[in-house]
Parts: sequence; structure tokens; C-alpha cells
Amino acid sequence: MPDIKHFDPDTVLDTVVRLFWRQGMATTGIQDIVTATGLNRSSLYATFGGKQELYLAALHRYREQWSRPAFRGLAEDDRGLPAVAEFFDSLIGVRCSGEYARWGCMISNAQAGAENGDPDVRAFLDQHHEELREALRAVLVVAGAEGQLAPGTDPATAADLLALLAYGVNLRSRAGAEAGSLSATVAAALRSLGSGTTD
Amino acid sequence: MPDIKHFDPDTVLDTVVRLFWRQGMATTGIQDIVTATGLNRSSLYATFGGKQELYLAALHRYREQWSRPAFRGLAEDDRGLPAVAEFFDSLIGVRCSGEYARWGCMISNAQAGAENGDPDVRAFLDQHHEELREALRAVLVVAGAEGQLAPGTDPATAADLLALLAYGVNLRSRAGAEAGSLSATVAAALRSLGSGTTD
DNA sequence: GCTATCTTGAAACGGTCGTTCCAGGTAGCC
DNA sequence: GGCTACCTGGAACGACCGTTTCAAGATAGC
Repeated sequence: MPDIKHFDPDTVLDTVVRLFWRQGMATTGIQDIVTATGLNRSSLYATFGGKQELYLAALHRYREQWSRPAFRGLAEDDRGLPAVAEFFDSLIGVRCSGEYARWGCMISNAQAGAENGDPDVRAFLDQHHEELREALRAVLVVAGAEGQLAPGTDPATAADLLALLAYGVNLRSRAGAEAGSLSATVAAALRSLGSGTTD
Repeated sequence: MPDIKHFDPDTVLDTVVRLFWRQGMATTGIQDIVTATGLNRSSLYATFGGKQELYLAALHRYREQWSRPAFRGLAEDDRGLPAVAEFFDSLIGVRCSGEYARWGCMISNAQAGAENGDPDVRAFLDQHHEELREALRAVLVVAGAEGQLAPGTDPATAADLLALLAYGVNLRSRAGAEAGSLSATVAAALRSLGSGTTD
């Protein structure tokens, strides 16, 4: 049979994710991708299709590698508010330090960019938002059952609030916000949702 | 003396703001601007300089026309929390309906884009963030003095929280979030900050 | 009305964009 | 080993990018 691919598409996609994540879709050229991945234009187009499809594939890969693991860890945690605190701590850690510091969130960046005009991207963004909300809601339901929430706090509404807060963290971190400042703000938000009891 | 400009730079800048606001900097070409404003490349470059300077001028114009009036209205309002509620209502109104629906905030968009790598843009973003925080802080100090805040609520920290929330609203509105959903979330946030008294 | 000075129109610059095409190379099956 | 089906390298495509240049047009002061 035929010759076989001389590269691993998923490895290539990881490199592509980093390019789109840091620079955005519009600012990243095919040439950048060719240079960074080392593979040829022909192989690129044969494997992934054009730029738009490649970007969409990168978005999906990002979600699989970053968003969903975090969401799972959140939804499956039965500690309630401490789980939310840990989620945000970890988020701020990635956003403000290490290799990806000041890159923001690839998906949040997509919301602000022109790429969100594409129907497929838009659908992806909506779905991502629902997954984030649902994970937060699930853990807040637990928190409510444990009596960690202030009286009259609706878990779903609080989840919406925290979701928007996460977007704010993503945005500000890309512009260089300090981790300490973001942490303090998140802590205050959780305090205002909480019942005031430490346990 | 010489010939005089055949156009009003501020009017042109308004058109340019709309282009950059809606499409982003990277996706907006000089040709788009020439077409939309009707004036010539020569006049454009002679008046504003290159694309980067034009974008920066548009950012400043946006702040003068949108951000600062809203910030002033907020900081000068002595009603406390109701002023904050009105600020967000008005924000959501602009973001979700009318001519600028789903455009998001030009400055929030800039935070997510590649343009934030430019030092001038970065400085602008920082200053804008400070102005937003300060306006919110001022009105929250009033709210605190009027006993509208929950006990132990620090106005400055609460201002940071609301600022991040505003960024979240800007981001989600661009991706098509419903006004009603955003309003409900904001209302919940204000409720969680409040003392629970209606007046 | 002439001149000096600025503005305007339009063409053109080199470079880069995303994409396509094709010859040459390589692996598996007969 | 030959055939076939696929992949790779590299050149090339037309279109558009931001920017520059220059001649022609327009205005205020003399």
C-alpha cells in the first residue's frame, strides 16, 4: 500500500495550538506554522485542510487538553467551594506563570477576535461556555448541599457569575495582571458567595 | 498659505473606531479604512501616520467617547449600588442591542489580541483598567458609607471583582450572550455584595 | 495673478498572504 | 522487482498587505 505519514498529527497540532493561542488566528500565518512544525505545506493541507479548519482543529485540541480536564476535576470534586478555589488557583497559575504566562485562554481570545464570526467557531464557543457553566454549577450544588453557600444563593446563577469572572481573569492575565491581584479578587468573590463558615 | 484638509479628522476617526472595534486590528486592512472613510491613502498617512498609530488613535478616541463618560457618570453618582447597577445595565444595553450589538468592547478585544504586545497599547490597557477600577471603587466607597455593602466588604476589592465581571460581560456579549442572562448574573453579583437592605 | 505650501489622487513598491500544483520519493502488495 | 497509492519537497499562483512616491490640484498671502 501507500507511503505513510512521516509525522504525528497530534504532535503537530500541539505546536499549532501554541501558535494560535499566543498570537491569535489572524496574526499567525501558514508560514509560521510551516516553520514551527517543520513539515511541508503539502502535508499540512493534505492532513488538516485550510487555515480555518486547522484553527478549528487546534481549538478542539486545546479544549481536550486544557478545558475539559479542568472541568472534569471541578465537577467530580465533592468538596464544594474549596474545589472552586483550587480551580481558580490552578487557572491563575497557568495564566500568570510558566510557559503560557500572559497567553490568556485560547478560547477566550477567540471570543474577542474576528474568528468568532465563523459559525463553527461560534458553536464551539457556546458549547465551551455551557461546559464551564455546568461544571461550576455541579460543584456549587454540592457546596449548597454542604451549607457552604450564603442563604438564598442559587447555584446556577452563582455559576454564571464565576464563569464571567473566569473570563475576566483570562483577559486580564493576558494583559499582564499580577497573579496575586487576581487571586485576591477571586478569593473575595468566593467569600461573598459563601456562608461565612470555614467548614 | 497652504491648502487645508478636506475632511474632519475626528469624524474619520469615528469611522476607523467602528472598523477596528468590530473587526479587530489584524483583520482590518488599510484598504477597508480607505473604502469606509472615503479619503485617500495619502491623506490617511499624512494625518495619522501608519496603521499602528492609527489604531492607537482609535483606541484613545474610543476611550474618550465611551469609557470615560461612563466612568465619570459612575464616579460622580452618589447613590451607591444603584449607580453600579445602572452602569452595568447601560453597558449590557450597548453590548447586546443597537448598532454595536455583539461588537464587545474595543479595549477588551485589544487585551485578547496580538496588538497588546505593543508597549503603547499595553500602557493604554493598564491605564484603562485603573480608571475602571477607580471609578468602581469610588462609587463603592459611597455605597459602603451608606451601609449598602455587606459587613466586611472592602470597596477596593469589590471594585476589582466588578471590573473583572465587566470584562466577562464584554467578552461573552461579543460571542452572542443574551442581555437577560448577563443582567441576571450582574444582579446576582450586586446582591452578593450588598447588605441585603433595599435602601 | 503669482507663488509658496499643503492636500489629494493614483499608481506602484516589495513583501507576505493562503492556496494549489506537480515532479520525485517511498512504502506496501502482487 | 514492478506496480500502485500515498506522501513530501519546492516552486509558483494570484491576491492582498502596509507603505511610499510623485505629479496634479487647491488655497492663503503678497
